[in-house]
This record gives sequence, structure tokens and C-alpha cells, in this order.
Amino acid sequence: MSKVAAQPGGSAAGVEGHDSEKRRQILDGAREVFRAKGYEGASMDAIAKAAGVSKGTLYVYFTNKDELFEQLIADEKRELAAALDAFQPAAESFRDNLRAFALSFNELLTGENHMSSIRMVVGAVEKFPAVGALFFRAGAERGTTRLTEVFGEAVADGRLRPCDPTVAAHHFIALCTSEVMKKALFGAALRPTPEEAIRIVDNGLDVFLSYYLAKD
Amino acid sequence: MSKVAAQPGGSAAGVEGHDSEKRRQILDGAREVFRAKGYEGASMDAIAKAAGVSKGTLYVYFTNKDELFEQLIADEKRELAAALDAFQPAAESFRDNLRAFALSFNELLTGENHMSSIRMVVGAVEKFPAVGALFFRAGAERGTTRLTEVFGEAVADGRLRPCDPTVAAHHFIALCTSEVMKKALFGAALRPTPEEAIRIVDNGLDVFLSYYLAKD
Amino acid sequence: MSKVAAQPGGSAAGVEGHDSEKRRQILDGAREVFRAKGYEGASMDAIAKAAGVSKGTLYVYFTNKDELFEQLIADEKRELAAALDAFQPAAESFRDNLRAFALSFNELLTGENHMSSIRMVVGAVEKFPAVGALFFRAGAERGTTRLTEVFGEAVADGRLRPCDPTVAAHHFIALCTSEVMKKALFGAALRPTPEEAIRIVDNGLDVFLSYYLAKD
Amino acid sequence: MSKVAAQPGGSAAGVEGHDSEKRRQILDGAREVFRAKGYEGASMDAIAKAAGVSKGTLYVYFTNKDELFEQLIADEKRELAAALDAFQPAAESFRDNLRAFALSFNELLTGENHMSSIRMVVGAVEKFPAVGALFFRAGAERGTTRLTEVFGEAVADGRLRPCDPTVAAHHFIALCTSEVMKKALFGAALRPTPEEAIRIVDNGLDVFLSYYLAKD
DNA sequence: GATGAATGAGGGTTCATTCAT
DNA sequence: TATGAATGAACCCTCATTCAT
Repeated sequence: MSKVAAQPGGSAAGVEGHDSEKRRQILDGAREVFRAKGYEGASMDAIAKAAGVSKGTLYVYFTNKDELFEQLIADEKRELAAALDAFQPAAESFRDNLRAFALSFNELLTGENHMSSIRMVVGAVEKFPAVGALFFRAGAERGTTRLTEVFGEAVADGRLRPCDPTVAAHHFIALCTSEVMKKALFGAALRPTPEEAIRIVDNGLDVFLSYYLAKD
Repeated sequence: MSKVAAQPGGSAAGVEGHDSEKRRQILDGAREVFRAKGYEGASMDAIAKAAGVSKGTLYVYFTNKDELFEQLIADEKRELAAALDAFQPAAESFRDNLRAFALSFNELLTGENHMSSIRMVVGAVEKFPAVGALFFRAGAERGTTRLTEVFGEAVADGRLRPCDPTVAAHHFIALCTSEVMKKALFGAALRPTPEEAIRIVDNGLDVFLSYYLAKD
Repeated sequence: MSKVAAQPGGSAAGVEGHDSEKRRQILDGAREVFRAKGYEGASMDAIAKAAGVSKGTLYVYFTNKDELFEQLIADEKRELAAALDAFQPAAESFRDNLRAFALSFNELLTGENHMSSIRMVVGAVEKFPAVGALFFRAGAERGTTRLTEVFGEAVADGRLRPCDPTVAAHHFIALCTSEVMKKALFGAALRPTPEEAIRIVDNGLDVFLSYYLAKD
Repeated sequence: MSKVAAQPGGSAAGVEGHDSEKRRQILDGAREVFRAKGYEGASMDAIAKAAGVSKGTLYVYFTNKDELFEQLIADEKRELAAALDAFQPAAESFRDNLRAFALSFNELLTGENHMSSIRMVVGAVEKFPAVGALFFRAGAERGTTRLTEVFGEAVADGRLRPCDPTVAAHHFIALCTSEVMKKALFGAALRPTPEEAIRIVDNGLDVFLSYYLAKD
């Protein structure tokens, strides 16, 4: 009879009242539905079903649909940032390191899950301007920032010609990812095959290094 | 006497049933609402109001919401394509022509109207896959195609180094537009000022030409 | 340019303003749709289409949907009455005459067209009480009345036992038609085959005549 | 403590999801409106109002209007069948038993509630063919079947002449009920007074027994 | 007379949200 | 905490009817 035993939020989390397995469960269901249908197209009913909880429970963990969406984005954002940060250059040559980075960046970005998230966010920008900026900073901008650091060092130690490393980072990303990204965004093409991806990246690298590599 | 002028489905467009002032009026209202709210967020009621017609009238001109949306996209696509085709290189130097093209392309793409349309399309890709591809082909791809022609000629007459002009076109567009586009897409930045735009384009051009320009 | 030639209502009808080919055309379309969908289920749009006229024209000939329906029923009623009146006993024996009458009555009533009309009327009785009574009088009652005359004579000339000819008429119709009618009304059975119809009628006649035939 | 009693979908019916007081409430409101307006004429709004629930609640208990209608018919059918089965012959003479059956059958059928239901069903036969057949089997046919059993026994024990008891049942029902039924169906007459009903039944019985009673 | 574009009320249905349990 | 029944506003769409031509 006592409710004690059933009390959740036990473990360690409970940052703002309740963070728990159930909260995660809801976010997982919400992610699935929001990705597939967009913000407006997703119904709380569908989310509850996908999460395997009752509709009422949704409102125990989240104030309303907006908040659920925003929390979900924050979540996605965290994961995206973590994935980006996880990349560790391991190859021997400078070019190979850049190549590996570009390839794994491309792979991350064009994954169908990620593209769905991006579309979901982009489609909601008008209604949730903050969400768009948030996501952008976690994704594109974070990638640029990491590269900027790398390029800053490379300029400092003379591997790259003297230049604004931020601009270089933008150029690198543009050359190696924008074509693939654009197509994926519009659903206009299937994910490139590994061979295509390699070719695209190599082409980009040629141009990039032709300009930025120090001519000693 | 002459009923000719007033006749709906008359001279100009009239692909099928009726094309008329009212049809245009509805499309204008629909564009406004779809851009602001996305496909799912837009209500036929709101569209009717924005268009200044009754809800019933919407259904005289369009079978249903889907069709209205698709027609609107087709419309947007036509306008976008026309705007791209309208560009005529007029400057004296090769670099200046590319510069002018890049600037006007950037301006076209980052116009708030256009960005809203893109977001609307991207947000609807999951439900209307064809619409995404359609839009992509009318926009990004068409721009690339035009450039490919230009670069093909330039390779032929020796101004550019021997290379695949399609790849060159992708690289050019990526270098000169992707940064601005990405930010605009996520609503993460205001439109760049003319000075910023010029700087971005010039940076891109430096890299591009450094690689692609024929070395005497 | 003159409208003279096109002026309708020319022929001879024009009982109450305009009766014409077009009016007939409309009623034919209306009959088709009302039968298929019932009063509420029929849309003026569908009727206009079925009649091959514009929706506006409907309102030139009929005040509104109700009136169109009522006029249609009046029409049907007239045709039903005419069909009943058209029956002429021609056989030699009394029994054969009754048999022929019952068979043709059954055939008339269970025709799919007629059944649809009856269902349409029955379904509308609650909203149009007068229509039900009207139809009943033109159909069932008129059949009974005709038979009552026949039976009155037969009682008078000694072929039938002394009895109330109205009651006899009811019994005759009940015995020979009610089973088939009921099933048809509910759509619970296909129309009986000619053999079945004959058997049913003969069974009914046996009972009827067993009681009503003068015992010499 | 005991949540048992209040639990929806509890003891009694509960064929599938939930059967409850509220479900009954809705069916009652629906019956009222469907009877009065027919299937097409009844609006879910009106039904909700009549049932005293919100429109949304309708859709918690029934998938859609069609299903609500069909469930209602199934309900009516059950009640009708129960009413018919409930009849227990109690009188002393064979004739009196038949008389009592005919009178109560007439009373059941011509009750305004029942007639409304029949009209509702008949009016919907074109759209719901199954519903018509269902209702027919529960009503007219079930009555016939019961009588067939009775007559079968009566033939067996020599009270009735040798004959097909099914045909006899049809004849009995036709003679005693069809006149009243037909008028009621078309709303062409008020319910007969008890005296009229008795007269009609007695007239029918005379004819029926004249033929079917065993001649000693 | 005949048309069909235009209307806005109302159709069936879904929705985000609340609340008693 | 977790539920799911209940709500009523809002959804897309159809309707009977009107009216300028």
C-alpha cells in the first residue's frame, strides 16, 4: 500500500525534480515522432504511444508540447556536440587527419537520423527561433570551432600559410561537406556511397590545401 | 460584348481549370501562411483569411491542402528558376563576373522570403519527398548547372585549369555561399551586411581561383 | 445575339411557370441521387452533376432541396399510381386473374428502382411526414383500393363469400406480397426468382381463396 | 478500496475496450438522434449534445460515426430479439395463444420507438447493406422462426393441417401484422387503437385458421 | 434562363491539455 | 507518480444557397 517503494527519481539524477528512465523513455518516443512528422505534425498521442507511456505522464515530465520539443532539441544538441568532440585525429599526415575528420563529419551529418533532426529543427525555426540557433551552434558552429583550433595551431607552427583560421575552417567544411549536406537536406539524393564520399572529400581537400598549405 | 478579358482560365497561364486573379490571390495568402507556419502549422482558415477569400473558395481552386501546397511550391520553384536564369554576366574581368554572380546568388538565397520558403520545404520533406527534390533542382542544382556551363567554357578557352567543371561549380558555390546559407537556414544570424557578403565572397574567390585559375 | 430563339418553356407545359425538358432532366438526376443516397446523403452538387446542369439551374426550377425532393416524390407517386392503374385483368378464371395481379404487383414493388424509392421515402418520413403518407396512398393503398373494387363486385355477384371487401383486399395483398416486400425493404434478400414468386403467390392464393371463395 | 465496481469495461458486457455507463449514455443519445434524423441527418454534434457528453468523448468510445451507428443497431437488434424471445404463450386455447402473440407482436412493432428504428435502418440500407439484413434477421425473421417452431409442433400433434410450418408462419404474420406495419412504416397512420388492433388480428386469424386448422 | 464562382455555416474528426483516481 | 477518460477548440473539408454575369 505504501507508495514509498514505487517512488522514482531514486538513482542520482533528479536535477530539476525528476530525471529518470521514464523521462528518457519519453524523449526517445518524442524524438522518433518529431523527426518523422515535424513539430506541428507530431501529436502528443503519437508520442505517448511511441514512448509507451500514457498521455497524462507526458505532462508529468514536461509542461507542454513546446517544452517537450525544446528539451528534446537540447538533448539532441548535447549528443551532437559529444559526437563532434569525440573525434580524435589519429592519422600520421596532416592531410590524412583532415580527410578522416571530413569523412566522419560527413557521415555524422548525413545519417538519416541526423538529417531528420535537422529538418525537424529547420521546419520549426519560424516558431522556435532559439531552437534553430541552439542547434546551429551545437552542430555546424561547433565543428567549425574545433577546426579553427586545429588550424590555428597549424598556422602557428607553419604547416598552413598565415591566415584567419576561422575562415579556413569555414572553407574546409564548405568544400568537403556542403554538397552532400544540401542534397540530404532536401531529400534529393541518397546518402553517398563511401567511394563517393571519399572522392568528394579528396576533391575538396585538393582545393583547400592548394591555397592554405604553407608554400614553404 | 467581350467576355474574353474577364474569362477565368483565359490567356496567360491557365494550365488546367482556372488560373486567375483569385487563384493568384489565394497562392499569395497561402505563401504567406505556409512560410510563417510550415505545412502542418498552416490552417486553411488562416490561409483563407490571409488571401481575403472564404474558406470554401480555397476548395474551388485547389482540391485540398496538399495540392495547394504543391502548387505553391511549383510556383516558388518557377520564380526561383527564373531569377537564376535572369542573371547575365556583365563585368569585364572573369573574377568580377564570378563575384557579381556569387553576390547576387547570396542575396537571392538569403532573402528572408526565400529562406522562409526553404525552411517550409525542408520541414515538409518527410511528408512530401518529391517537393524537396523539386525545389532542390530548381534552386541549388540549377545554380550549379549554370556555373558548370560557364566553367566548361572557361576550361575550354584556357582561363581555368583543366578540371571537371561540375566539381568546380560545387566548390565555387560552397566557398561563396555555404556559410551564409547555413546560418540563414537555422535563423542563427541576421542577413550579412553588404560588406560582410563581399568579404565572404572575396575570401572564397581567393581560394577558388588559387586552385582553378590556369597558371599562365 | 437575340435571346428569343433560346427561350424555353415553349412547348405546351409551363403549368406553373416552367415545366420543360430541363425540369425533367433535373428530376431524373435527382431521382438517381436521392435513391442512392437518401435525402440527407444527396448533395445538390451531385444532383446537378447527375442531371447534367449547373448547380444554379437547380434553383431556377426548384426553390430548394426540400421542394425538389417533394416534387420528385410527387412524380414518383404519379408513376406508381399510373403503373398500378394500368393493370388490366385479362385471364379467364378468377383465380388466374388474381394470380396475375399479385405477380405483377410483386414485380412492380420489388424492382430495385422501386425499392430504392421506398427506402428513400421511408428514410425521410421523420423529416417529411407528408411525403410518407403521400407515397403510401399512391402505392399500397391504391393497390388495395383497386382490389377492393374487384372484390366488392365479386361479393356482389356471389363469387366471393359475403365479407368486407376492404379487409379481403388487405388479406390478399398481405398473403401474396408481404414476405417478399419485407425482405426487399431490408435488402435482406435478392429479388425472388420467377419460380419463387409464383410459389409464394400460389401459397397465398390457396389460403385466401380457401376462406373467401363462396362455398357454392 | 474496491475499484472493481467503477472500473470501465467491467463485468457485464465489455465486449472489447470499455463498456460503461458512459458508453450507454452515448448510445442512448445516439439512438434518439439517429431515430429522429436518420444516419445522414444525425450530426455527431447533436449526438454529443443529446448524450450529454462532449464531442471528443464520442470518439473515445467509438471509432467514428459509422461504428457508432453499427453498434447502435447491434444494440437495438439485441433488444428486439430479447423482446421477441420473451414472449411466452400462456392462454388456454390455441387460437387465444396465437391471438396474444399477434397482439403483442403488433404492439412491439408499431411502437413509435421501434418504427423509428426501422425507418432509420431502412433509410440506411443502401449505405449499410449488412445492417438491414442484420436487423431483418433479428426482427421479422426471428418472429417467423419462433412461430415456425410452434406451428411445426401443432402440425405434428394434429392441431394444424399438414403443411409447411414456415409458410404458415409467414401467412400468419402477414395476415395479422402487415397492414398495421405498412401504415406505420410510412407514417401514414397513427398506431391503431387496441380495439382496431384486436379487430385486425381477429380478422386475420379467421382466415388463417380457416385454412390451416386441422379439419378434425 | 442558365451559369458556376463565392460564401460561411456546419460536417466529422483530431488535438493539446486537464483532472479525478 | 501514473493513468486514461473527458474536454472543447480547431482541424480539413462539404454543404445548400446566392448572385453577378
